[in-house]
Amino acid sequence: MSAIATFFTLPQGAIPEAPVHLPLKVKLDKHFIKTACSNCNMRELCMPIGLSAEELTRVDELVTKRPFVKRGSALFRAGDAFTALYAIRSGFFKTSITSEDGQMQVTGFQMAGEILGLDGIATDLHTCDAIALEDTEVCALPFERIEEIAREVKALQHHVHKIMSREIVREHGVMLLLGNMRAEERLAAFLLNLVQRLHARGFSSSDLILRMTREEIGSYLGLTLETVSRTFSKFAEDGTITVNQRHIHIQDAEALKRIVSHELCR
Amino acid sequence: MSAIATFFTLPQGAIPEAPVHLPLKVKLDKHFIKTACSNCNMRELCMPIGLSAEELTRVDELVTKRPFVKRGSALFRAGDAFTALYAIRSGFFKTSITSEDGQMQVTGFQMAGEILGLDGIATDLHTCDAIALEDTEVCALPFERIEEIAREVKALQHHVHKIMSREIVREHGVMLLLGNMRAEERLAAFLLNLVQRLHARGFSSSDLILRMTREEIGSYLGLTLETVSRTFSKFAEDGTITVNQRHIHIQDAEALKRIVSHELCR
DNA sequence: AAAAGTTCTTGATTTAAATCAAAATCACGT
DNA sequence: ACGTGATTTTGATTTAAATCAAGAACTTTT
Repeated sequence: MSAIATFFTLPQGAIPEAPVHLPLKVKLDKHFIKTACSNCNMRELCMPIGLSAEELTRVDELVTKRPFVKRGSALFRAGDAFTALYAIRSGFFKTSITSEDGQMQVTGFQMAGEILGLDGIATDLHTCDAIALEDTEVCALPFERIEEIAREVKALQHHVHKIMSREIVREHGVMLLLGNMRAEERLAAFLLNLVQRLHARGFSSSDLILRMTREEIGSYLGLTLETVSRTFSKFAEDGTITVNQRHIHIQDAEALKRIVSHELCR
Repeated sequence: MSAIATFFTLPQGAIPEAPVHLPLKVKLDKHFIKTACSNCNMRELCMPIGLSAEELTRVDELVTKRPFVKRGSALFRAGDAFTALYAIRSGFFKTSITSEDGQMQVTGFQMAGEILGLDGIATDLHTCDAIALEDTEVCALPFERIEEIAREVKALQHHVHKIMSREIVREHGVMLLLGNMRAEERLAAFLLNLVQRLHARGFSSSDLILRMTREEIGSYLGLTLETVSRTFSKFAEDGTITVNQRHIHIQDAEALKRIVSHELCR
């Protein structure tokens, strides 16, 4: 994750009015409606870097549609036929799986520049739901064309491999979190991960707006919503963060890091 | 996982003397030392099916080395340079990650026909340790050559994508297990998954030998070794399984399935 | 602006699993 | 075969988080 190259023009640390996931280009460039990847401000996040002009043209052919997915509705659901990967252009998603007996597990939260749908390649069916947590815009990348172009453009081929490997590594981290950590450690790790990713997109590294409910956080972290709420309250009491509904201000990032590192609870 | 094509000659349900992970070819074919994938009895598990003769020849060029990894030693470790994927020819591995503060988490157990090393693609460094739990033989598949050939052989390209996607889906399942399930459910799911994979390799679907310690099972399942032991004992008391050290006989697979499905505890 | 429905917080109690502890069993090298 | 060290089992106790419960705060609709 830290390996992703990101060069945004907004001063780091500056907090846009609506800080989370508004595509920067909306503010910086009138021509943001252009569909080409080569013109996309998220390019550094979801596309390989260092392509030749010709290769870029090939890659531009990838994006067929640019669906808008409204808050609360699904980009795809478990069981849907898999045809495309989706690059998030703006907005925020959650993915979740449901077992036969109805247990739900949030498997991740995805933001602009991240890729959705990798789970579908295995069986040509999606295995999870991808639900927009705010109004979003995504780029549909038909997978057959990705494979076609990846056979010609080495950099794209490797990029696809890297994206999938990165997801595997991320999930290893979640397994560590779910298997080993206590509630405070989980929530601290979660907050640090979120701000780190937001910061990489040019947003503040101390302020964030949670796009998801306490219940969704709890599902992701293997906790109940009550425990999530209580843990937020405890962090606030300790002066580590300020909680204002879904607005979180991180006052002492080091304290959060210490909690994650098991140098625990003073 | 269930989509993997497997056509073994051993009658299903028959239990070989040393049932786990002995490559069948050892018993069936004198020429098993041959290195070519096209001759490998694990082919259906780790290679794409339906290749032309010419494509097969290309794929055969993949395997450069066939390292033996002795019980207890590492195929690779976190931090090692990533150069190759490894197909397990025989034997049993665990993979684990360690956080900076020393917490360990087993992220998976891998058996013959499965692929190790996917985590390394993201950063060109391995992020987990792969430790042999018994004497093993693996095929080293240099990743640069995989990518090279995948650009020419469509079926191999898609196969690589599928393998990675399958790993992502598997990890989603582990997240569900760690986030939602209770100890009995976790262990039941674990046992069912193991026998299912062994069965797909021609071994018994009711008898298995655990290659890992209670502690390693516990780490994978987010439980302490005591809880794992107690849960085994409980299953045995209930007549669901018979435990003889690391030999497990499943007497009532349906009961295990019921436990996993939350139709819980009688 | 009031009503209805979410979402969130906080408290009291319960509980599943962790921890602490000790003995039993097994595996291995000499 | 014996002793040493690792692994496993079982018991007693503690504890972190779940559950149950109720009210507060916020959102959305009418």
